[in-house]
Amino acid sequence: MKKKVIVILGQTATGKSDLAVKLALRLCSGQAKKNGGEIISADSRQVYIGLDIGTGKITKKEMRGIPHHLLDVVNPKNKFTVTEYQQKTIYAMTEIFKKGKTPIICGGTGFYIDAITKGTIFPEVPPNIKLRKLLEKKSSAKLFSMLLKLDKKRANDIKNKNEINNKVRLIRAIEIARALGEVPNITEATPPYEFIKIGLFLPDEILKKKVNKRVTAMFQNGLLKEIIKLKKEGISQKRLMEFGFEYDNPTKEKVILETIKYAKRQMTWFKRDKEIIWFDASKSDILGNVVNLLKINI
RNA sequence: GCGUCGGUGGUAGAGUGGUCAAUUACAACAGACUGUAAAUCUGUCGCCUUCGGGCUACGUAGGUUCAAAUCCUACCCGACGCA
Repeated sequence: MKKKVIVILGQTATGKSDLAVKLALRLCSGQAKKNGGEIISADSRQVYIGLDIGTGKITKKEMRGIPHHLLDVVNPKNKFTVTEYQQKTIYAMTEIFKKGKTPIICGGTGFYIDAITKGTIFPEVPPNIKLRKLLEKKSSAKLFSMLLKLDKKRANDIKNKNEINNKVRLIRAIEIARALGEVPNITEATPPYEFIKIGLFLPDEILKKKVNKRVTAMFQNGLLKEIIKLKKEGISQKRLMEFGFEYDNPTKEKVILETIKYAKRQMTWFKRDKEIIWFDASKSDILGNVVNLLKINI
């Protein structure tokens, strides 16, 4: 029997973090016969130290004593990658199980979640900053023909997915092909755990209201100050842009709009995963329903 | 009141007699996703369609023309200037 890991995922502003904490606390209570839970964040930006308000990072107080992993693990000057996320998360899960606790993965970055739950094996080619800089200057057509020479299969694969203009992908493919001779086929290694995926979503209108509220609070809590602070610490404008729209000369209107768009993109990703059990976060007693579900499964 | 400029699709904004259902951008909708993923990229985007085409559209109403978003007239609305 595989050990179980709870995954809480879904759209932004649906209350994932809150649910995760409550679940972790519930797992502490005797009836569950567990020693409690610990939370592993699955958010590509909350890993950075100092990106707090803009990323909607949970506060110490909100954690209510539940240990959180994969938050604040890297300096924002350095780039973090899925592979690092994978390694650190696998390690965290093992450690949590050693304590006899249940890991709760919680976040909205689908790519990161899949890397864990599907056991995606990425090619062992670290980012080559120099090469990337060089390639970024080239046109996508040029990059495509370069890749075509290096790895025809991958080049056409990218083309067939209508991504001829996707420089990011072309560059990464060239990077891998140059290091390994070709881009290996994607493979997955069945993880040693069983993942119970709980998805939270909100009906459009309610989502809009929540996002509005959340963004308003963000600005009140000092988003702009946070950006100034990051700049003082030596984060460039270019780097800030990479952290997303909240950090790129944000205005309230812009952030609200972009957040809603982002939430939709998140759903596009998650929709494909048929293992997710969905809950409407606007309904009452989500926790109760989730606990009931887990009673059967855990 | 007179004069000038302007009124274009959900929005901004091109077009200024035929190749215009109308460049483009944004929004909207759908999708992709091999170490940046809140990133990056793709498709659709007036209505109907048996996918050949058909219909209705560029402030309103007329007119000129084989043909008008584009020219003319009147009217309505807006901005600015002069009174």
